[in-house]
Amino acid sequence: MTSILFDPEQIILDGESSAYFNGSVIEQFKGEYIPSSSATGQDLAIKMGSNETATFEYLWKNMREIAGQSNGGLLPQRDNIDSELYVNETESAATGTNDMERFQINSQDSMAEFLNPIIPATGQNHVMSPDSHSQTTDISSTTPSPYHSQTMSPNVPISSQMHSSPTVPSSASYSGDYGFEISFQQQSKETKSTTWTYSEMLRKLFVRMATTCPIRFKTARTPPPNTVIRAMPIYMKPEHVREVVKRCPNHATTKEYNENHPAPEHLVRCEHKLARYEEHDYTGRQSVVLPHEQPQPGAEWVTNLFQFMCFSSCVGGLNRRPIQVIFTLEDTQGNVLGRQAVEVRICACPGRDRRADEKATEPVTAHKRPHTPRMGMNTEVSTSFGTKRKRNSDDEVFTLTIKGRENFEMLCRLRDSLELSSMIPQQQVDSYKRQQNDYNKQLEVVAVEKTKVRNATTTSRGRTVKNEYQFFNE
Amino acid sequence: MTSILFDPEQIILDGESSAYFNGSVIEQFKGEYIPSSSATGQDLAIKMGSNETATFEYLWKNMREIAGQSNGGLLPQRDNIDSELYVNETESAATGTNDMERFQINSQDSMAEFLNPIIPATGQNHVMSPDSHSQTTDISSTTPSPYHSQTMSPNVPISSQMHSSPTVPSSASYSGDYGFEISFQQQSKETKSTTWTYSEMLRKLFVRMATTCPIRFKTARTPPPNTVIRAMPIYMKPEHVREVVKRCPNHATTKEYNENHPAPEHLVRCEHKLARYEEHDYTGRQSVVLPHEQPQPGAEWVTNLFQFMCFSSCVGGLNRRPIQVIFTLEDTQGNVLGRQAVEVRICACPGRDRRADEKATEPVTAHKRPHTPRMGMNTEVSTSFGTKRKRNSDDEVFTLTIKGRENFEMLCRLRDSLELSSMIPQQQVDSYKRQQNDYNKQLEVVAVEKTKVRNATTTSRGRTVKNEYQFFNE
DNA sequence: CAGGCATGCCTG
DNA sequence: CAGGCATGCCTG
Ligand SMILES: [Zn+2]
Ligand SMILES: [Zn+2]
Repeated sequence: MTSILFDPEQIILDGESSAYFNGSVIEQFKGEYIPSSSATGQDLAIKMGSNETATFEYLWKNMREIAGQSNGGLLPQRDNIDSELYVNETESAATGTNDMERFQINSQDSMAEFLNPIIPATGQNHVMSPDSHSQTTDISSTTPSPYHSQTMSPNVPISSQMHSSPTVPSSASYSGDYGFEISFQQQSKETKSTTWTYSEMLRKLFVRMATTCPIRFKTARTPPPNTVIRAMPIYMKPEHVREVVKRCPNHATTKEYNENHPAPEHLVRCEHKLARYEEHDYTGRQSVVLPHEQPQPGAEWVTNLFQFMCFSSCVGGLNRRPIQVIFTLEDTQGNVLGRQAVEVRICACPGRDRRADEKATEPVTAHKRPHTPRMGMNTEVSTSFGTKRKRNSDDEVFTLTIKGRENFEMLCRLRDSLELSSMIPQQQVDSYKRQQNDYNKQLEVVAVEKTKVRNATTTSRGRTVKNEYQFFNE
Repeated sequence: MTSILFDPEQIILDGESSAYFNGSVIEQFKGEYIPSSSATGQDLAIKMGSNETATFEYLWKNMREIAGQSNGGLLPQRDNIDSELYVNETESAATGTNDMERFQINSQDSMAEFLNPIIPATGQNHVMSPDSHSQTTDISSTTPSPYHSQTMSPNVPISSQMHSSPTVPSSASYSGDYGFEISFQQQSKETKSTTWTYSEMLRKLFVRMATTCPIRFKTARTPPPNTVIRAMPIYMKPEHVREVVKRCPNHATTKEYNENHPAPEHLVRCEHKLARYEEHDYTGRQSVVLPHEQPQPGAEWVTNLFQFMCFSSCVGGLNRRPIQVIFTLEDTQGNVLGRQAVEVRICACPGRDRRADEKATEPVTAHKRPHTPRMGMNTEVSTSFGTKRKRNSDDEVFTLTIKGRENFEMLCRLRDSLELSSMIPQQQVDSYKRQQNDYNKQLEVVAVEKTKVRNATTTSRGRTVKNEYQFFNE
């Protein structure tokens, strides 16, 4: 067993990372520093079994998560910065599926801790995985809870109230031992106001409020009996992610749709007859739990029907803040066996908004790109840019023209991870490289499953995009 | 005493009134007939003293009110019709000042009944003037009330529950014996988002939510001591007018503005220190009551400061339904001494919306006439789009913006190899894969690092990065 | 169902 | 503070 220790505050505040925030970029930041009471000075222990392997990118990715989500972090506030951060996260989460298969993760608990550094492993409630949920089933649905309410749940014991400000569940894609995956069926036709549509390109579900949206689940291997699937919404952006996602008072209070529903405050509903609505004792996070079932004979996927009960734009609720829904495969103890997440936008016109969103993503197209720089207005423009050009070369912005959407999407992801990786302090990088070395040494001796290693190698070099899309495309 | 008996259902369905709905207007009607349980078969008894006079128009107007508002009525659904109805009402209300003075109204009670025929004068609670308010001061502000809720107030006795669906207060302008008037001071300047602006033309106040709006009051003659002014909002349109105007659950529930306000559910607030918030026992109507005061020496008007606590557009609240605020001058018994009403639109940009509203009121001008659609460039554009659309998606061109030269160069290489690889015949790909396999086997024994280097080198063959440099300046 | 408006809110 | 976008919803 190897053990990695690191302090989450370090990640953000020391050396390289602060350097990253310096220079011309820093002004955009206006970062708010939230002193983390719970995380301060507490090291997080990540234990990795000998057969728990991790490539550099993987660790990397999770360090990013820590850096972005920890209470002790400098949370960026400006949108442009944010989106860099969170868009990235989604994408890596989504593409992680195949990557994940390279890893043998045995210890659920330590993994969970790793992915959720906000809850420190104190003596008392040390293994407080955000994924292990209380048995709560009774939701006090009638009590209206003001949004932005920071009040603690009254029945939470003092000791745990220290951590009762909502924690941040991991959204990392993790197929796990049972190969847990989700997907969306091919769309028949997509109109402006289709009830739902999934964008591969954005890895984002656009869905109309309070309509039924089918989501498909599968496991490569059959998990233990009574395994469940949990669906939990969280905010995408670091500034919001700690806030529990709930319906707005309006929708939670109306009769409409709530007539005799057990959980009017829950954003995510599942139409499964056995769906159970839970609210976590400590975090207050709301989720719906449904049984994991085996597909019909001959079928690959099991489809479950979900409903999203507020608009992403709902005032006093999501309030235009993007969310994702995290699906976790859990055993009877609430241990996480697998995890997949999707960004979800709940809106009135999924078709329209998807198109707009996709268009906005492929930024300036060939039209905009001036071959011969035209004079007149453009000259002025470039002059004014000239000032900005003084930035050091790392802040220069370039444009790359790419033919074909597949390549474009792949390069988007690569671009994102490259840019993001520059945020990690050198220290950490070094320490992980060391880890990586150790790991490689093990590999040489143990010679673990050759196929996988080979696969990993190939992958890290630039695998065909097809592979990545595989599970989404059937 | 004369006594007029009539059945509210009759009013709609028989003789003259149905004639009113006939002719070319009728087709637009698509009226929905709501069978009225409470009103059916119950005759309304209006007793008029010998000195209580009424002209035909006056009765007519009130019959229309009954027709439009009673449960037993044909409720018009189309907007144009609606507006005919209610605009009309407003106008008569506004111009009514003089008309009203033609009547000698002695008995407040019977008058009130007349104006509010929805509450029949049963034995039990016969004198239920909508204007005479209960002494209620304690507002159960914490209980959220779902909008469209039809549930009865639990403490209302059964007998009166029959009529507990909110009644319709009169909004007729009535200066009364004391010459009660309201006005708005001249606007200094009017910007798009000025806090408030009053349109004489529309007789409509445009005001920003939760800001202070000064409204001026006067009486021509001094009313008795302890006379008060009541401000009560009601919906303008007949379809909504019976519903009590309240804040939306969102705003009523948030901490914002409600911190220690006695009546978070009330839409209309008054900044007067002695302002009292009331909720009528039977109707559930909410209002704020303030002392009527004499103007400062030499001044004509007394200014009181009001706030409107929801947007007219608030979902789950006003929900884009126009309202008006009725100001009544009342004696200590709650008898109405005078009445004035204003339409109020609570919005984010009073200036903009006023302008738009006034413009919309003007008849259609020549602007609308359609020019011949221009040809030329426009045509070409659409043509050229047509062409591009035919491309298969792999030929689409995208642009990627990248920060930092290193990343840019790296991605250039990746882009190139991706594009290149798609040009290589399958044969060759296969043969290459075979080589790659062999190579990987070797690697398993050696260090992993080397692969990366090698591979990178291979991939980046033959490329001109220079070409690709697009200096894209943010 | 698409076009387009209404309207809060964000941005410069 | 004005211009203009985002986004629910209305209308044909
Ligand atoms: Zn909502
Ligand atoms: Zn409101």
